[in-house]
Amino acid sequence: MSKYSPDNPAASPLFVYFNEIGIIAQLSAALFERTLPEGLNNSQFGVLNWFSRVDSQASPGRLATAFQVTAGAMTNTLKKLESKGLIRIEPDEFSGRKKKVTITTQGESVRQQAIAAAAPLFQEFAEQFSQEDIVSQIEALQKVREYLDLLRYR
Amino acid sequence: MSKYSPDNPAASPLFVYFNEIGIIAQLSAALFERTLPEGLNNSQFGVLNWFSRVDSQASPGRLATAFQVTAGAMTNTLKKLESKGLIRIEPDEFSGRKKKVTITTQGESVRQQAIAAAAPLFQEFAEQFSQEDIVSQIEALQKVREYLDLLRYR
DNA sequence: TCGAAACACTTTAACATTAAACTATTTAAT
DNA sequence: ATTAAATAGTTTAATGTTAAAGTGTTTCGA
Repeated sequence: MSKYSPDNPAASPLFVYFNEIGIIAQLSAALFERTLPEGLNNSQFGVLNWFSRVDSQASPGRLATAFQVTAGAMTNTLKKLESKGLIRIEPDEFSGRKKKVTITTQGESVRQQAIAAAAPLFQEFAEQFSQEDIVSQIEALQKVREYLDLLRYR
Repeated sequence: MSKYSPDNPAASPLFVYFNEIGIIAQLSAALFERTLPEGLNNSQFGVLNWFSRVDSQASPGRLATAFQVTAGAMTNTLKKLESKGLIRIEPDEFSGRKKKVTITTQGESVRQQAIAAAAPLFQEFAEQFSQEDIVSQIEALQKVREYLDLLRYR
């Protein structure tokens, strides 16, 4: 028995669309996290990787904004990384309210290990889906993401 | 300064792809949840809506499988819904281990309220993105989701 | 038919996250 | 120069999730 009915927007293509996206987000995050070394979770890896993608130093607030989490969540993530010796947290030399976060040599090496460990997963995936396909999906997704990003401040 | 380098797979299109998906999942879930009435969260709404999309009754285990959460998580979600009077939980008449979950009249009415409350959001979104566009994205996403679904059991 | 294994569900402890309260510092208006 | 407001970060309490242990029920092989 199909229970679909046109007067149920919560079974419409849009609902299906966001549902698919939610499932993929959950599955891919879980798969990736499973490969991470040193008891690293996705948030912690994200911060380590940020230093190689974006800048060699940051304040906790800048990182919180970049990852769209609360300052409290970032405090927690940074504490974990620091206790593992993967980042350094120092007072900012220009402002007493800020702190300066940098990645340690050990942190950079763990980041590389993490990437190496995940490589087979990426490799396999890349064999199933063409680069062009992925790139064109990215373009579509970016438009949606930008739109949602605007919505949240309204 | 661009820090992109080809020897960093964690800045590759695939990484960007899953990152976009993760952000959209987070933003869309937050936007939707914000509109929900009665202190309902997404998981709770999901269960209520399931009854109109799939079947009029279910066991907790069936729901846990459907939503890909642990049995413990579903126990918790169902308790919340029951305490709000939106579902009924009875012993299963055929097996002493199972339970039978059904939606109440009140639950169905809250489900409809929820849909009505979210409608403007869907409406606005539908004005920005064509149905064909969304449908073709869904097709691409489904292939990816099916692939990841296989991966997780390997 | 007895006992072990499988199954359905619940409980518990641990964890990541949020919102809100809090501390300390800096900025800016008067 | 003082003081109020804004800013940066931390702490706390609450929530939703997982994995693992626990309870009770059913299935099935010997």
